[in-house]
Amino acid sequence: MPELPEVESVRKSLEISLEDVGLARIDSLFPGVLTFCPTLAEARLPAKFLGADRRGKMLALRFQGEQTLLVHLRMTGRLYFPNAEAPLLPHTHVLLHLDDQRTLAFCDPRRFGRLVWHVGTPFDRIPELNRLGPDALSLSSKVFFQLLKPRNRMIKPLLLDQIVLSGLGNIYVDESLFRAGIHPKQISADLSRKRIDLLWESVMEVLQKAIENGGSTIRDFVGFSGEAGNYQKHHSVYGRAGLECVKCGGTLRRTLVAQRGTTYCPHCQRMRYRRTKGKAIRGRRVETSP
DNA sequence: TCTAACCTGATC
DNA sequence: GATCAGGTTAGA
Repeated sequence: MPELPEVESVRKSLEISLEDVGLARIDSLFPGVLTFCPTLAEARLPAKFLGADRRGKMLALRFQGEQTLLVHLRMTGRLYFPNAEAPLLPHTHVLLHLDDQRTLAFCDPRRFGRLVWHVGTPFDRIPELNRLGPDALSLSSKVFFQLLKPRNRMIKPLLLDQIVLSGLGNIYVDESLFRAGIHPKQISADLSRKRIDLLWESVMEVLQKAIENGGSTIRDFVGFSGEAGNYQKHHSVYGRAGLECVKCGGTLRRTLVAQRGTTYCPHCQRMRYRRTKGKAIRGRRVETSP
């Protein structure tokens, strides 16, 4: 299930393998997966590849003629180069024919993934990109604090909200919260500056480590050339419910937070409460120093 | 804030 | 044969 590190790994590979290539033709094999904005007739092909960008989990391939292909892999989407040895995979829905005889294919068994071909929209005015919050990887601790502090929401769903902050999914939110020692149901506004800074550091470390390891492979994700990621070996909590906490040796617990499967350590990630004029809010306990 | 919907494949 | 997995959106 691709999150920021997995998408970044795909982006890097594409930037290299599409260098100096042109896109000649697009074939849609299944309706609804690829859409055109405004229409297919407006597409200006062939078009030279200019570069691959990413915002959160959204991949943006830029082409000549003010054209951009947005790719969201969602849960099971995958880009690959079919060839004589490895023909089209089942559930291949879109083919991008390049001018060097290669084809870049998009397959997605569950068909959650989406591709949008934008024509004539300046890159910085693409609505799907602009509606996303700042990218989780290129965000200062100050901005991170400003995003979290005023919100009266549980921290896990807040971090998963792509409008607030883009790139984090279930795996990396659980990992980051564990590393920072924060309970997934902790109300964001109740977190101290110190703890939000610690969470920011945790997010950075977790994402960078994951990128270095080529992402996590749980069920579906394979890198661009079909290789599996390695980061799942470093997971402290995700997929480890019932196992020993690597910090305290206690048992990791699985629960639902905002309808999402959540694994955490009840001992290392305790709820903390805000102090106002010496009193705990609504009878809650007072925050202990981090 | 919550639920359902979108989907298939893996697993129980 | 039922359940679960999870990113995102729409709608209550």
